[in-house]
Amino acid sequence: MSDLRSVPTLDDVARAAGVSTATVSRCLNSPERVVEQTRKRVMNAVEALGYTPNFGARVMAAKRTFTIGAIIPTMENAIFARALQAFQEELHARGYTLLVASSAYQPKIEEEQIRALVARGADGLLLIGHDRDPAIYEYLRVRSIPVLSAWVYAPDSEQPTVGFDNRRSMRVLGQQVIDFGHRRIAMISGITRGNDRASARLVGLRDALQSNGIDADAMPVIETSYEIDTGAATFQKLMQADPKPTVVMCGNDVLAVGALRGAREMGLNVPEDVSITGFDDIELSRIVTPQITTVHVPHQEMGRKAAEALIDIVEKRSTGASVELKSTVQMRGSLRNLNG
Amino acid sequence: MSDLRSVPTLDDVARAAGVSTATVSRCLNSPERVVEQTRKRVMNAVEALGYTPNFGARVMAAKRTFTIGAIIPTMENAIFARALQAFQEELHARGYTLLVASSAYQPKIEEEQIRALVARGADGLLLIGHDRDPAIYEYLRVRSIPVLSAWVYAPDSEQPTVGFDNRRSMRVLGQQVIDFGHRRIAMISGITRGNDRASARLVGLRDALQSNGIDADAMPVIETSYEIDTGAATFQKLMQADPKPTVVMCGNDVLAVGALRGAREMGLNVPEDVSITGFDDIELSRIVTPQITTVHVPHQEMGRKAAEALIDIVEKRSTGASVELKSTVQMRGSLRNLNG
DNA sequence: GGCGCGAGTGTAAGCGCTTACATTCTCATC
DNA sequence: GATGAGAATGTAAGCGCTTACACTCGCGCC
Repeated sequence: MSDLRSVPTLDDVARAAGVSTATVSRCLNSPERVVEQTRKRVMNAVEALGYTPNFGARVMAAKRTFTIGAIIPTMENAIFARALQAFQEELHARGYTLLVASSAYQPKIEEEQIRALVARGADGLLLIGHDRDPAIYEYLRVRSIPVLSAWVYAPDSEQPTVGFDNRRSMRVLGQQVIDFGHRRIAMISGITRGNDRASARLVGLRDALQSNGIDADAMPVIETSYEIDTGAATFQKLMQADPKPTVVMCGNDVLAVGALRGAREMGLNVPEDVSITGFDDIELSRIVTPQITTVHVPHQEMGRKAAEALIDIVEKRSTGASVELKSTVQMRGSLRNLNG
Repeated sequence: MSDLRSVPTLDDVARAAGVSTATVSRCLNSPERVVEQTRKRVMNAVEALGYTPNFGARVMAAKRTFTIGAIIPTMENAIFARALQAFQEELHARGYTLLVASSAYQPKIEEEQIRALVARGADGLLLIGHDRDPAIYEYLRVRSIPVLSAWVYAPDSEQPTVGFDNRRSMRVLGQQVIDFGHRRIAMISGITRGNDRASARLVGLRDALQSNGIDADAMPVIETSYEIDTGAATFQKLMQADPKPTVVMCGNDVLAVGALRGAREMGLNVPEDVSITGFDDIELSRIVTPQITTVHVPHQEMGRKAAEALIDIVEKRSTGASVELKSTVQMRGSLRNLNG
């Protein structure tokens, strides 16, 4: 078929079309500045040669990459998948490409990934959560790279955020649980160190207990990584207590699903013997039986809005205001009303 | 804190260290070629200035990006997550960065993404499945960009593959199902058009029927997209038949979980009233009740081996042989032994 | 007819890095 | 001490593109 002639460059196209490289470049980047006839000639040459611009060269000359980097804590489960998908679709619609990296919930790795994405010329960055070493924000500030934090709403922070109030969300769910007559409440929390969402959720639950006259410090809490297996194991540990908790509230749905499995393994029925709640409302929570009562988070909207907001900053249409999204309690079968 | 002085370049470092740019570059890329003392001086300057190499420039000069692109059909569910994670870890360990894009199972989008990744200078590409427009392979060949297909094993193809034999895997599972006494078998397949895995699995099942004297052409098959909801709906459609199938075999676990939900909605018990099988053995299949009988696929191993193989080609240590991985039938509760 | 003007196009200077090749230095050897 | 091999470092030529600036040309106007 075709020979091995090397990849065509702008020069080749210019020569083929009988114009200068500047004209070819203009055809590609701002076609309205080139007269119809010339443009056609150039486009034909582009087509004929199968020309694709060299990204590195373009970046170097233009100082823009039309690339947005996103670093999420994990790809292993679906927590961030929906939002990320929406994020990427919105980016795509606006002519940007998404680079994804994952940090495995480790600040060190996240930092490394940030540097990698910056080195690759990301025009902007999406991060999950907001608490991190100030040096990182400084690093980004010096390089004038906009950052946006999602999954949290922190209107007072220097950097814009697009998300919801984790603390309040958990307080609301906690209140609901208490209204249902639960008093012996235990929690399986994510690792709070270096994770502001996990911390906020824990604090939010304590808020709820406190404002209902329940001793929040006495609440059994175990922190563990966000995995189904650890959720199951931790649940069983919490159920050793005497008296047993009537409800185990989990830092997210993955843990809740794990807890559910843990309960089943112990021969406990949910919600008859014990209630379980989650957080995030990922698909998983509707797959299990009973379905999990959780906090619904507007994943897609968050992804979309984050993309909008970030690009607005990158393109200097805005300087970055935070956007608050609403979360809602999603009642399902895993939470029992003890008053019923 | 720090001022807004612009980002330092190689030149700045060279000047600060009192050496040439070449020496700085060598310090960074092949330190052993620079004498200890000089290296220290340079590294100090790098540190002091907070220098980070400019990726675009480096790419342009070196013609290498140390970037591998991967295009997976979907990020929405966890099918490819585990393998991808392993893939990226292995890449990371070898100094490469992963760029991920998703194609939503659409060849057009995949093609677009391939071009985007190539334009960004990917040194190699990981794709899922093997059947695609030859023009794409030609495009990559001209640009000397190695491709590797995962999730399939096709020793005869031009491009290397790392995966398993989808057809045989499904045949084996089908045989098992038949051995369990099932004769009225229906299938919920993924969309076979443009998806060689889906096609191979369907063919594999037909193989099994045929070699057991069951009319494969008479088997009810409905193709649908890989979503839980469509799995549920399709299941219910298949169960309209009279006589009903005794087993509904699904093209993957997502469909199987959907089918399970469909069954529950109809008031059918699995596996007492009807059996269900899946494919891929993602976490989901162990979360639902009953757990899904499925084909176990070595996700992590596939990811790791794919990374190894691809980098070996990129670095010209190999010209790319295919690697076959073994899949196994994973017996769980959703398949009933009618002989029992 | 000469002039100025703006639209369309060309010229060429970088962008920040790597690396082939040239130069200088170091030392063991005679 | 002169010599030469090799190690260490420097010089400078690009890599493929964008874009500021220069140039050309056709046109309407005085």
